[in-house]
Parts: sequence; structure tokens; C-alpha cells
Amino acid sequence: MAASRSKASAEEPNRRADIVRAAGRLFHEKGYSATTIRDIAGAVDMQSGSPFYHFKSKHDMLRAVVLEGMDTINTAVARAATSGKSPRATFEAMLRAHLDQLLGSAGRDFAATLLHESRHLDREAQAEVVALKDGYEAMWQQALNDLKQAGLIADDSPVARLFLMGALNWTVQWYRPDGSRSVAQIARQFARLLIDDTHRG
Amino acid sequence: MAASRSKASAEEPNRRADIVRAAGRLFHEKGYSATTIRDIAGAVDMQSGSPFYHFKSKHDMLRAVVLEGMDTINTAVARAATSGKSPRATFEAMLRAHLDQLLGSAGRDFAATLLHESRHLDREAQAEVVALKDGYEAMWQQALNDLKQAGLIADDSPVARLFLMGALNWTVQWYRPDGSRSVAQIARQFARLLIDDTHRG
DNA sequence: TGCTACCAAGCAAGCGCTTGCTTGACAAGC
DNA sequence: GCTTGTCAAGCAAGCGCTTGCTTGGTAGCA
Repeated sequence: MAASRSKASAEEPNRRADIVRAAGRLFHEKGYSATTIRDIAGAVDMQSGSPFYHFKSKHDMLRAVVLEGMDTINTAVARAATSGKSPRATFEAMLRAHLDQLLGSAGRDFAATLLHESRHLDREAQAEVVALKDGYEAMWQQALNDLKQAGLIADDSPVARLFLMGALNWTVQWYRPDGSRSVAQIARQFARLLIDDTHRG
Repeated sequence: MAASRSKASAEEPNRRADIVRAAGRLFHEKGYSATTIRDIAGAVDMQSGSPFYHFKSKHDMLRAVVLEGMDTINTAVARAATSGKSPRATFEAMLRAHLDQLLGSAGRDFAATLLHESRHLDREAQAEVVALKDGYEAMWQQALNDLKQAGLIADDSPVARLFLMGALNWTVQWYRPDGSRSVAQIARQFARLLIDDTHRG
């Protein structure tokens, strides 16, 4: 989905994907505006004009990075949401999936760029992202509704969802891969903070 | 504290404060890197070279904005923290103070710039901010400890604090002043999401 | 007379992006 | 087997413009 038409085969050296990865990392580290085409080109050993063979503008590179971020996190959490376990176990699996994409080395840069640099997209691309995000948040809303149905939480209002999304997305600001807490541990602790354990066995 | 030596008197037309305000608003809206000196100068009806009479660099303007943000939010929450009410009431007052600074028209731009643009500060200025932030978060840690002592929450670990700070700070992304929820309402609902009401009367 | 606060002009560097051209791989024609 | 044509992928150079910041000068007030 990130590439609109080309196959996402990873066999051959795919320079376009290299550029997206490098752009993602740099956008994450320095921000979109502070990242130059020369930075990106240098990171993949190209001359500064060459990326424009693959993308028609810097803005288009940001769009590719952000859509890649939406796609991977959406896929990961959707899989966790349909794993068919109990509401509580499903919820924790979703937390772990979200945090894995946000903090793990695989998609970290894409997800972080999605969260912090989307405002630099033009109106059209932003509408694209918002549409995907609405679907994503609906998934979380459903999970909260299920938890309430099961009597595990007291509040499943939209504000509760935003409260949760904030806590999750803010981990980008403080999580360190070499720190003492694993992603799975954080996911479990977050679940406990929301779910009223006194109502369980 | 925002201005290192000059008095913070607001009586006379203080052009330096005007610049800080305009810079804060623009940094918040467009980001630090995407904001130009000409943007800032234009916003206060100056020529593009004139702000440099008051600041020695663009970086210094960012530093002033960020320190102003830290100072105002720190002051507001510290006052709420020492109001001498019950742990529960004190906590909710702190939530409201934090959200007021973050979402209210008074200090919104300073606080948001603090949260999102601090990474563009040099190492020295960042250390300055981190030191202030550590003190600020210690205040919240104390509040959580008090709540636990009173039997109102089950977890007062640092992760719980980070969880809370994330939920709070993320409100910047979704709160709209013309929306249906007031800041006070959000503060109360956030308090209820954390505090186990089943243990109260 | 001296100082504060600013303007008008502009500099050097860097920006996103375009252009004309080269290179290596592969296939068709003879 | 050798030439010829085509194409993807990128290089080298640089264009027009913007950037943060500097400089010399000056109006207005004390």
C-alpha cells in the first residue's frame, strides 16, 4: 500500500524503499523541515538530485513514509484485535502490537513520523491520513466497548479512548530500547492501569 | 525567568515579549524549522533584521519560548499542588492546572512548543530544560505517591506517571477550544479514569 | 550628546528541484 | 557474434530562491 502500484517484493535491491527508510529515519530524528534532500540522498549514497527520479517532491517522500506508518500499525493491531481471545487478552495484545510498531526497530521511524510530521502534508494527503486514522481508532473504540461489556472498565467513552491513545503514543518520548523495561512489560502495566482488577478473580 | 535578567513588567510596550509571543505561536503552528525570521518579524510589524536587536539568534528565541512554557506550567501546577486539600482534590486541581496551561489561550503556544520543539535546542539549553522538567515530574510523582498512600490508586510507579503525562500531553493533539468538552470536564474525567472510585463512598 | 530601538539593504550559504547527459543491462536484427 | 536501440537508474552541475544573520545609518527621546 505504501507503493501505489509497484510490488513490495524485497528480493532485489529496491532503491525506492531505501529512500523511504532513510527519509523515515531522518524525519523522525530531525523533523521534516530540518531534513534536507541532501541528507536523504547522502544516507542512501546518491547525488542530491537522484531521489527525484523516484519521487516527484520532498512532500511526496513524507507522504510515502506516513502512509507506510499507518499501514503497518493498522495491520499489526488489526491482527491482534481479531485473535479471538478474551476481551482482556485481546486488549493487551493490541496494546503490545501498537507499542511494538511505535517502539520496535521495524517501524519506529514510520510511526513516529506519522505522529509528529503529518501536519506538513498538504490538505489532500492529510485527508487521506485522517480517513485511515478514523478507521484505526474505531478499532480501539470497539475494544473498549467490549471491555466495558465484560465489566472490566467503567468508562468506554471517546475521552477514555483519547486518554489511552495519548498514553500509548507518548511512549515515543520516553521509551529507550536499552532501558530496563521491555515493550511487553509496558503493555501489561498499561493494561493493569486501566482495567479494574478488583472485579476479576 | 523567561527573560534572564530583564524584569517581566508588562506595563510598557515590551517588544521583546511581543516577539516571544509571536514566535511561540508560529513555532506551535508551523514548527521551529518551518518558521522563518521573516514570519516572526512580520507578525510584530518589524523588518526581518530587527528581532536580532533583542535576540542573538533564532535558536535563542526558541529557548526563550520553551523556558517561558516550563516556567508558567511549573508555577501553575505547583500552586495547585500546595493548595492543602485532600489528595484527590489536589490531584484534580493539578490536572486542571496542567491542562489549562496546555490548552488555554494564555500559555498554549509556549507549552506546546516546549513539548514538540525542544529537540531543536542545543545540548546546553536542552540540559537546562531537562533539569526543570525533572523537578516538574517529581511534583507529579509525589502526587501519585500521596494517592497511593490514601488507597486511591493501585500503582504509583514511574511508568504510571509516564502513562499519565502522556495522556495529558496528548490532549494537545485532539482538544478543540470550540469543542463540546471543557478543560475542567476533561480534567475530572481523567481523574476518574485513574482513581478507583469503588474504594470511595 | 548619547543611547535605545529600529530600518533598509544585502551577504553567504543552503534550499528544493530541474536539466542534459552517462552508464550498464538486455533484447532484436542481421 | 557483433551491432544497434531502448530503457531504468542515476550523476554532475547549477538555477532561482530563501534562509539566518550582519551592517551602516538614523529618528526620537533623555
